Amino acid sequence: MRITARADYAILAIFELALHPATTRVQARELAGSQEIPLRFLEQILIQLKKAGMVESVRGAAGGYKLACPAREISLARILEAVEGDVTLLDSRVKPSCVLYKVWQEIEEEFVEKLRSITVEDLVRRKIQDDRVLVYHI
Amino acid sequence: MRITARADYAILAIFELALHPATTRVQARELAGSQEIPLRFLEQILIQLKKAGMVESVRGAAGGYKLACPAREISLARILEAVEGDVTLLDSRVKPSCVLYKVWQEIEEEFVEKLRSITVEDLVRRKIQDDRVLVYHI
DNA sequence: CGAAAGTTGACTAAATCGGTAGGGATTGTG
DNA sequence: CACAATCCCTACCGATTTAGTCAACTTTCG
Repeated sequence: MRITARADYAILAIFELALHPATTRVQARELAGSQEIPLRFLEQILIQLKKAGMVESVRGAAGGYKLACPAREISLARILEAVEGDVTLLDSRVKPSCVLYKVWQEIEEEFVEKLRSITVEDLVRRKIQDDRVLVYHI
Repeated sequence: MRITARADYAILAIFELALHPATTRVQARELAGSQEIPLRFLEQILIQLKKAGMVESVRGAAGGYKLACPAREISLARILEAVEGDVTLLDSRVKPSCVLYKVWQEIEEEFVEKLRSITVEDLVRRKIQDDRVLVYHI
């Protein structure tokens, strides 16, 4: 496991989509602009997210993207799995017979469980909360 | 963060050293043999572990390695830090202002804390327990 | 002294990462 | 229908990292 730029961008894109009303389409160009992601790179990532059933797209002029399911059903783990094959910490050089093997498995499971528990809805909720606090303090 | 072969081997080597009496010296060749690690590669790793104060070496004929401190003071985090610079999950493309930034920090902190909590002594203890169970069941 | 062992730095083949580029398919608009 | 805008697909590329290898040197035991 390693959080690559690809994964980072994927989450940011989905997050940005979640901030828009569920019915509006957002264009890749717009997503790229607001999150500072290279457009052509983002296009690749969006295709992966589409194949994984997290976004829907409409082609042609006035096309764009929107979430294919509620933000609550999209966990960080799901996004990572979509853009980087599997969410694993190691390539298991250690033999299953070794104690270390089980230890790694435990650490990995705990890590993945954490990623599964955080959804895009959580991110949105946190952002709303952050913004409110910000306003109150001005 | 990613658990590389280097890190894996480093932990295995320290683990193997911890299985020997504290006074005996173990040669790199022997470590490489018992844990199936390429010798020349292991030698590099041992140098890093030495610089980090986890192993001591004696040169010359009949030389070898031994732990430089109690196994209980060597955590997985410490080994990882020694052989891969820092123990981080991402290279932080996300801006600190973004909600995602704090989320990653939390996940990373939890992960590192876990690595800090597991020591080589734990590994040895687990191995002893595993072996006992094995014997009982024969 | 000579052999065995650790030490060091340079080197390399292969994989991965972070994109870029070209072109094709689809669709709204004039 | 033409055309522009947009998404889609494949291929490629330079830089970095990984996983080692190699040669040469230093230290110590017998």
